[in-house]
Amino acid sequence: MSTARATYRHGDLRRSLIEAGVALAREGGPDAVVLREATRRAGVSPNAAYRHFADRAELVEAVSDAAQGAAAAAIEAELADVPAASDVPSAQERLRAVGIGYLRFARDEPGLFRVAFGVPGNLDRAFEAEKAGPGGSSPFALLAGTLDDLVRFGALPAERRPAAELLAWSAVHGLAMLVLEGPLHELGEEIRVMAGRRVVEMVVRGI
Amino acid sequence: MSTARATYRHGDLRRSLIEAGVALAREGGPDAVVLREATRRAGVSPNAAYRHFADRAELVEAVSDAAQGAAAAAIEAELADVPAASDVPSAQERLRAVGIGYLRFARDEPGLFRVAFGVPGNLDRAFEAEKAGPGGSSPFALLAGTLDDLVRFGALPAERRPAAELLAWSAVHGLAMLVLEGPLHELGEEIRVMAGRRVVEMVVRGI
DNA sequence: CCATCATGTGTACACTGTCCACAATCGCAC
DNA sequence: GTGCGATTGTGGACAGTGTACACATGATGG
Repeated sequence: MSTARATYRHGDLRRSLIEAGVALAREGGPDAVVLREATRRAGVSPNAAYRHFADRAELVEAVSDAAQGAAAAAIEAELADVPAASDVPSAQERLRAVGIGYLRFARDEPGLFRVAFGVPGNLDRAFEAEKAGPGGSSPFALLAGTLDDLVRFGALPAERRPAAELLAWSAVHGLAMLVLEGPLHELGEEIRVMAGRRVVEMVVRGI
Repeated sequence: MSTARATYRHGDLRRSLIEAGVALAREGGPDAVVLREATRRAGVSPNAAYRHFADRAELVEAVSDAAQGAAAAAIEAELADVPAASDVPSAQERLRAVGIGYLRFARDEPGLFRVAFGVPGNLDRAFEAEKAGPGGSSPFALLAGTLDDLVRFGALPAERRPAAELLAWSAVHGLAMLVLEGPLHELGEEIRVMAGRRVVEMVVRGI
């Protein structure tokens, strides 16, 4: 943390920098992840960061991974409330839970959300461990799992399964971004909750 | 443009700065709209900008308005290809056109798109004239119009009309953002087109 | 014709990311 | 142990940014 260290070596500077970056992102989104400020909070000179990250973008990427882990935790928490029965209604309910959890995370942690899902990455890395929550799955993996269930229980025709992640994710992500930093910024709380519910219903109905 | 002016006064500096800002945004999105660079391109000292904008954010906002105008033009172009008949199928076709036009703009002008729809604004201003395309309507207004048609022709129950903009917009905007600067960055062209079509279908079916 | 006011200039400051040369320390071969 | 090489952190520097303050210029209305 911010304890002025006695030793020349820091111990685990990389982790400290990521933690400081997460704290910054929490308060101001991706742009607030300032390399110099992170080193300051880690009690270290600015250049020390370059021993662990090639440049600022790489630090932000690591922070983004951590933020995706937090998002996964929020989704897992929402999923925990719905019984894991092996039938269509409960599979649909789990899909709703994933969407609601995603939106809840966006509302509760807007800064983290933006750094998690508003920073260029690639699809190949969507499943990797750095982005996982406590349960070991990344947000993308959680969504994919519920869609697989929908297919297994016959609620989603197999030929519509490919790229179905994109549909579900797009709808929910779009609402979150529009509300967080887009033209819907000043929407009232109750309208946002209502819109969230209806977007999720649109996905369940239209996927 | 970049012609070194002879006179002390500039003439229409505000407009020049916005145009320079649009050019910058086109190449690099919102972060590329650099106040000093805009003044440089306008052939003027950095501080001159402060006679027309309170700060950088205000310049970016003006650039965003202009970019939304360009988006409206793209949507209008897409709408122009579908006959304006007064029946359900053609109203649905117009809704598709709005979505496809939006996605096309995102693909053709990613920088402008991000400055248009990734910058905090508010819903109150969504319809105002600065954001309008050649046809005089803002992107939001174009969408609202097609949704009104859907209600008029009986394809959308009136009780589902409120906030239906949010549903349609969210789905399409989400896909665009995920592909442009989110985790779906490296998706292939054909997958993106396919995903676009399917998202639009999901909206038509699920709204 | 001159005063006023809008508009553009110059200088300055704090802040950022990043480069370079140097210093301290850890860990391993002998 | 001892010395040495690789890691990791430091210090100083530079270009670039947004923006504040005082000043210069020139168009305009009395």
